[in-house]
Amino acid sequence: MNYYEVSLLGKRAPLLTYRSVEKIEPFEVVKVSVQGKTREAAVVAQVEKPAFETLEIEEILPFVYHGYQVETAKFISGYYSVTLGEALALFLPFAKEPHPIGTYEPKKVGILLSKAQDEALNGLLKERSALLFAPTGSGKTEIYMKLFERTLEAGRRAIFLMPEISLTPQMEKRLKLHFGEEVAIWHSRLTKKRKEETLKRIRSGEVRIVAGPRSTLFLPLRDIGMIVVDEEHDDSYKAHGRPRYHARDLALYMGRLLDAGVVLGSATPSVVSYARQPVVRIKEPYIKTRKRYVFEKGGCDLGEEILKEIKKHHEAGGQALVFLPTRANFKYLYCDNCGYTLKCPFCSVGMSLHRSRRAVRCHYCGYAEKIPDSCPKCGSIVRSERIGTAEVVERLSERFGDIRIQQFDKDTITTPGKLQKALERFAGRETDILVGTQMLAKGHDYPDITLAVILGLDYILAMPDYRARERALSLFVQIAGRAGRAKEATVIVQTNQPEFFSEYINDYERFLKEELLFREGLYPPSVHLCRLLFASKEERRGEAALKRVEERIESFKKVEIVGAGKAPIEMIAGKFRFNILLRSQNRSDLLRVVKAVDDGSFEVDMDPVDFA
DNA sequence: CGGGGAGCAAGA
DNA sequence: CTTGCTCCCCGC
Repeated sequence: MNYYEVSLLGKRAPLLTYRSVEKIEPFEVVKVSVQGKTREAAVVAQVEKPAFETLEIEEILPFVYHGYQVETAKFISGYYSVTLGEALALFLPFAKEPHPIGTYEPKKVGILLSKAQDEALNGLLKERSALLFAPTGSGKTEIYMKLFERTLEAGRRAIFLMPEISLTPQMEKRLKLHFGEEVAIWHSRLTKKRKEETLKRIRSGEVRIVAGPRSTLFLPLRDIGMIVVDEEHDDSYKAHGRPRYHARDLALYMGRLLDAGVVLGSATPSVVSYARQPVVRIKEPYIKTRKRYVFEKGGCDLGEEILKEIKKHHEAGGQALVFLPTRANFKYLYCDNCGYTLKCPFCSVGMSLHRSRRAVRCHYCGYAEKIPDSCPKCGSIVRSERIGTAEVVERLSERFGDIRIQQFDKDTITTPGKLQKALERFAGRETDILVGTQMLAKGHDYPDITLAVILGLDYILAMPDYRARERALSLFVQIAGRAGRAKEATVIVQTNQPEFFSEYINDYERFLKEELLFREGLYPPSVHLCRLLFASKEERRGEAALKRVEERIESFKKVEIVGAGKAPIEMIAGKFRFNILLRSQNRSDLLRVVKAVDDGSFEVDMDPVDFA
């Protein structure tokens, strides 16, 4: 009889021991019974017959995790403090007996590069990993394609990561045009059938390039020779659930492990990547157009001046976009009389007004109720505060009856199909204005925008987050970059801190350098951060757990407690939240301390990007 | 993770 | 003393 330790996939459970008549190799996938239920698990190792009773492994599945997947999962398990089973569950294992496919010769595709692109390509090829720092419209995509072409010529495969919902129809088309059936598009929202088909093609080896969001990293692709992370500054590469991994960092880890090239691309690179990676720079876009920047004081209010500009621009037949960082009609309902703000009963955040749904809704837990017609405290009339996308759409429609507007945010663009339709209508000039949130900045290619209105950047600058400046400026540059791709354009920015934005308009690199100095010794990349998050229905319990852990950490000299106490959002979904922010000069010290004090009472968020 | 029992608070 | 709810432990 053989005995095996197995790790339950996706479960926070220790290794368990089962027996099997058959021999099983490490990291094959099996089915076992746990507390009367059948669960999938990965075999970790063969062990001696244990002292306790064991159950028989129910079934050996025809899947096995590849060595590089196991190595990466072990790294994830250690670095992000989760079980091996939780880390392995991110990956899709390989088929044990892949259906072989006939090798057709890799396609010859002619991609012509400009001199600047060619120089950049050569720069990238010299490094194992590098940052491609190049403005919007400088032809990063062609460089990626050339990298893929070379990878395929060398008989290897490539991963192309892009932020969530940024897979534009154009990008898909371009990839398919050049690489045909060798490309697969991966997306968590693919239908079940489509997913299975794609997976089959990947497992057979037919697919040589997979493009998609962060989960694309975990597909069963063999002989990986290149990983491209496009829009590498984008926060959607950081996962929110367990484990809270960062796909950009995992791409770099896997690149080293597999001896594959890694290219991080952005027009507004993260401060971290700029500091840590060799930089390959393209300074000018392919077609240089003039942009006129107009700064206007104000928070976020669609003032008369802005409306005038939009009218003028619309009458001249131009297409425009309006950015603001707020969804719904309004973020808050506020009583002028008694000062009461309508709050979610389960979260310590305001309820957003969604007039079209006839509801106020919490953006953290989803709780909704009907719109109050007066202040629940004193009965006075409530006022709406902080305008959102839906309200801007309504106001523009009211003001200019003939204007065709597309709302462009999480509430309206809920599927890739809707995204595609919205972009097609805009490209076909069936839409005059896009009004949206951060989603507008996600690398979509809008051909002919000649006016960009950017509102509410001050809210981002004011966030209690060491990356607030970086986020506000990159958003500004990204949105402004959507305008004026073909013709001269106007960018109107409403802010009370125009100096900050105007200072770096034409020199993002100077911002990066200054920000590095500013962060020295305080924030990444010069130090490492880890956030421990405590959540409990009972306030006292959460607080007690925090105090206990805080005291234990204090005995370690090499890790500094930056802050400990209530989280900025004190309650979410009825749970009181507390957090400890840790800082260390040294990554391994930080890991060691977190591991030493981990009593399971908190979530570990290594390299946090979200401080709410 | 997820089921079961401990432990505490509100109800009859 | 039941009922409800959360926490904590443990699984092979």
